[in-house]
Amino acid sequence: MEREIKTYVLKRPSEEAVPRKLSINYAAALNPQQLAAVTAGEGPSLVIAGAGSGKTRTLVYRVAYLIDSGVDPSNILLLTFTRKSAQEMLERAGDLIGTSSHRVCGGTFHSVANLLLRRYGRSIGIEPGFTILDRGDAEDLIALVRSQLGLNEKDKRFPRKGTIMEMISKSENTLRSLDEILLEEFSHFADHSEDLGRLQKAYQAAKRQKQLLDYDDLLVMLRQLLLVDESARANISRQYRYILVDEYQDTNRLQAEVIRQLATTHQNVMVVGDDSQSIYAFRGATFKNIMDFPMLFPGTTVYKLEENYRSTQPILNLANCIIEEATEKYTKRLFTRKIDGPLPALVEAAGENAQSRFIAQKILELREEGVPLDEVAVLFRSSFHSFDLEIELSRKGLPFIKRGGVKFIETAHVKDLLAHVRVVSNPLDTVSWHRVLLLVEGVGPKKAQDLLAAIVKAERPFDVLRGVSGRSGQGLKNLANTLESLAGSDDRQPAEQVTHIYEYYLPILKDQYDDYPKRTRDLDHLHTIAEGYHGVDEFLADLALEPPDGSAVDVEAPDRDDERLVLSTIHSAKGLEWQCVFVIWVVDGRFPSAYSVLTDDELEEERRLFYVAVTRAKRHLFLTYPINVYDKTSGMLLSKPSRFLDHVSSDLLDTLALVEEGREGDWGMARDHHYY
DNA sequence: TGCCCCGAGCTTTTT
DNA sequence: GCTCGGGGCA
Repeated sequence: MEREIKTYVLKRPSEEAVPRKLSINYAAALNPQQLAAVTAGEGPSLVIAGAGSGKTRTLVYRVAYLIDSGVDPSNILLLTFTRKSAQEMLERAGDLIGTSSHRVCGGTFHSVANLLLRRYGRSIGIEPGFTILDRGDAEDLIALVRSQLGLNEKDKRFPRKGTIMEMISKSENTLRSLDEILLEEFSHFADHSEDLGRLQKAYQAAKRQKQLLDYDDLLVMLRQLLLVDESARANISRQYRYILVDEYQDTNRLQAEVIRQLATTHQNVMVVGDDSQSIYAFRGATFKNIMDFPMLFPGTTVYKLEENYRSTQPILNLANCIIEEATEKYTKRLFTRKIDGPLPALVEAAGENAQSRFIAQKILELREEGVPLDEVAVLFRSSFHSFDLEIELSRKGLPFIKRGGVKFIETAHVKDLLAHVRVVSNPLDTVSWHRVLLLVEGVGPKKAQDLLAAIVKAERPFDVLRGVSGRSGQGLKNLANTLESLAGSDDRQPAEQVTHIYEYYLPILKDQYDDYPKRTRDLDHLHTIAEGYHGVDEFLADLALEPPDGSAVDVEAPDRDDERLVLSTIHSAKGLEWQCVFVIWVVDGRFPSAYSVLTDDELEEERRLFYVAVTRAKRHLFLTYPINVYDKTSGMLLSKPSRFLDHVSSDLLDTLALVEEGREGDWGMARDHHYY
């Protein structure tokens, strides 16, 4: 007879002998709503956190609370929008509860997917050494596949690689079919539906075969893994018993699905977000995710944080007024105890340069009044909107850093150098091979293709390169020698690899670009970054997942701790705050931009974007718009403030018009303007 | 086949 | 103003 075996659970030894009595006085540190969210019990919860309502604080305390009440830190998963914000939060939690918080797993969806796939991916055919394609690489592969299918010759109206990527990505992220996306958002390409379908399949096949994953694949494959591999899912779900998600309004359906899978065994999910700040629809995000959360997780408790700790009441009045017009949202109304403060100002400038000069001058003035430079930010809709201002600031000697826009990692020379590292790390990576080969003198697309075909088959790929005679012979030999010396010692440090490739690549760089001194500085910077890593795969993955922002400009600046003001796209300013915020180009046609006027949904998104911009300010807020700006795209003359201000009553805003010094008298028309 | 030049078309936000 | 792709020439 079989004996019944009972189990007795041995508790895991905890790192510190934490007394079960809580060590922090939560009630004193938090307001009642925050406290309720922080001390919530098991099960799904949704925290609707208005702008500036202490969302981060709440998450930080929640992490501390969980650890404080005996949860092992390694059982907590904190998903955030950037890895930096995860690190900062864990750092702050560490200040409260001790360094055990550093054992919490924190990062972006993509970085966590990267880790899990390298660990468990084998069961769905993903080798741990896979390479991550960034946007540009992915597009290059699409172009390659497209020409292999002969689709570019066929028809002139075939979409470009970037557009194709966008369509495929949208379909993956929203869990909808390519045809559906095509009909809804790219109807002018609908006739190519069949070819695009073929292309998508071929693109996917190419990635699988070469062990390449693009950004979307990281999530798609993680979902796949969780769906088909029971044991992996059980392991992962047991590992992460408490899941916290920040910025939930900017997740898409694919991510929501991943979370649901991760939480199947325990349902301990707390998501935090603000539907009014959802600004990533172009990436497939939908604020409906946050509206639908309670349906996806039955039994959800909803918490609302409405007290704002950031801004003064005049700024909130404007913000509330802007978002009031939004069509669909969880109703909430921000309030604050900071009653006093200057009215936000709406500033009309005669042109772009007048706008720039106003900002530079005002910043100097504010500094006199005691507002430090690093408490000032200038925000804009699109990266290029700040070009003129950047020149003006340099002229006035005002130091700044710019966030958003072209990353240094995306520049051609950096990509060139990295392609060599990648070829060594993953010889199947034909995208990088292609790039590497084209750099050799005398090699064009055709020869590169032929060589690639041979390389993939060959046992000793480098011999293939050595066997070539003719014009490109010598160049290919050099390449082979360089790569082979790197491949020979697998454990070479990334920094050494960079140095070695640099020697080989420098002549090519000089040959290709007149401005090569500037570009070598970027490569030096790359070397510095590489020094921080001890493994090549990790180095490459991190560069793709968390590209260092800032370009060569930053490297040049000698003093790190010099106070600098921030220029940023509104997207990159999410979650941040400053004493003084300027929003520039608040002119109809730029903001909302002329492209976004198309659909109601897009217009709504622009409105939320504007709301995000306004709510970054603590005390001073300036909205500036140049007039008489000719817009090439629409052929229109832009002169009217953003339509989002149409319904704002005039007593919520100070209205200023700029007047050139010495011509103050010319301004007869605008009686109720303040003069400058 | 590789490379250079010219014309067309578009032009945002990011992991 | 840029990139992308096509066409023509060496």
